Amino acid sequence: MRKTTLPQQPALDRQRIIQTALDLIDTQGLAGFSIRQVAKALGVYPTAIYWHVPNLAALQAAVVAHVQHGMMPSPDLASWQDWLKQLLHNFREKVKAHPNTAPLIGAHLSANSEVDLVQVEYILGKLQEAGFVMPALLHAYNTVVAAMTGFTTLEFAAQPEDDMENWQQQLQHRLDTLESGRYPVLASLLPGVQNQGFIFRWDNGKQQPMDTSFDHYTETVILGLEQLLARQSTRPAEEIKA
Amino acid sequence: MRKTTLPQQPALDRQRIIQTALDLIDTQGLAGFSIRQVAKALGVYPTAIYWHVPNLAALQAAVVAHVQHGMMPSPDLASWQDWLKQLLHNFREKVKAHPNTAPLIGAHLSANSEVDLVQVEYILGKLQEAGFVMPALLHAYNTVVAAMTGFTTLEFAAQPEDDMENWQQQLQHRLDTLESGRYPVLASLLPGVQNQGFIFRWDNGKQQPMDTSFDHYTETVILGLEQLLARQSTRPAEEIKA
DNA sequence: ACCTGAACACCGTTCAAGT
DNA sequence: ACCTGAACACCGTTCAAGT
Repeated sequence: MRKTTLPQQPALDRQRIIQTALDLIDTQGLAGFSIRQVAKALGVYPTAIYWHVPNLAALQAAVVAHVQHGMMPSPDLASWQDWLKQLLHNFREKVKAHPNTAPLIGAHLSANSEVDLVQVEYILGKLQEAGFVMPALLHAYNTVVAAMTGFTTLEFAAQPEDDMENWQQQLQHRLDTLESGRYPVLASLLPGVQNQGFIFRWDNGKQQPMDTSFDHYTETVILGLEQLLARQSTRPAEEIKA
Repeated sequence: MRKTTLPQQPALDRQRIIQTALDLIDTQGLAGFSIRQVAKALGVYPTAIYWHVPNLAALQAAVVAHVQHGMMPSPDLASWQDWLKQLLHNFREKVKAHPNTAPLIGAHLSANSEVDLVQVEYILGKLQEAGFVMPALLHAYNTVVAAMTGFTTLEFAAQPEDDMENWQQQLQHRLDTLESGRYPVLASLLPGVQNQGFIFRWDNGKQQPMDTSFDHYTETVILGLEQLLARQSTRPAEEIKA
């Protein structure tokens, strides 16, 4: 009440920029997203962004972190197996909500904030709780993070955008006319697996989610970790690397 | 010998363009690679490239395919487990030879040539040989492809390039001064795990390869597949998805 | 068939200037 | 402190023109 005019509150802040960036990525795709487009959407000059964000890479990293926020499972889940399964599924759900961010994840999965280190701590903690001890604990941790990101980023990775319909038809036609001499297995499985497997699918995970394959994938990783753990307990550590 | 002047042979062809692109990516990084830079290196106008390659995305896809060429293991390896292990390791070695291509892999792992479908056929064949039957065969295939790309692309993914030394020091300092109250596990494991785990490492796989973790990762996936296979043989297929 | 050359509509980022 | 405004050195791609 000191003055009759309220202090001019800033038009921009970091949060609004991140949110606008994510909206653009969601609606226009990654190609339609740029510092300049974000500025345009916010009604400011492109260079205004740089007061709040150091550069494009930092903005992309912030978007990735924002998308993945809140994916940690409740710490009091029954077993470490259930907890890990939940983690992998939560990660996928977060990315599924913003599939166009998938290509950014690999490059920007680093600890840029305290929040990221908390997640590291949780995962390490659960694996230690499961019984992993160093150095297997470190390797199990890396396995979990790689498993968490691996399937999902590939599933939602962008397909060739330009001559989409063309490329799609070409692949489909090539599969339809597969020589069962050269491709006996693939030919015998079609059309049961059409558009459902990496490399030979033509739809992205956005249009054609791979839910059941993902379930099997998480199951595979967790069963594998169980086995490694059992070995670790019954044998000296040295034998494992062989 | 019909004419005294040889027919003017084209200055450019697709292979030379792909090779030049890869050289640029290797030496200058992904940021230093562009259609225009490739043209410059070849001594032609930027638009000359478009006679041989439809667009940037297609060139990137061609580079990815070129890097991964020849990664299929010999089909007569003893066990399917050894074959898969070899496949995952071969993939990693190929990418390791050209680590800057890592960010391109996710977006361009599609069947753009007959060669790609041959690889699909081999993987499906080995898994069928192992005993997987549909629909588990499809899911095992997707698991293998995701596992093949997951760890490696993350391992060699680029870190923040701009304020590298700054960011690196910040992370290192944050780890050095970790409150063991909030981060009990992580704090207790340092410095044994420093710079060796995803998210909290500051060096890229180029400088700091994660060989041992990768070995454990492949082991995990293969053990998991073995377990799923055992279940498939002893139970009706329906129970697996639960 | 294959490349030149000009042109268009974009980029990220720096830096000085305004308020 | 926060934004405007001009400027720089780039992009991918289209299209007409040359040979």
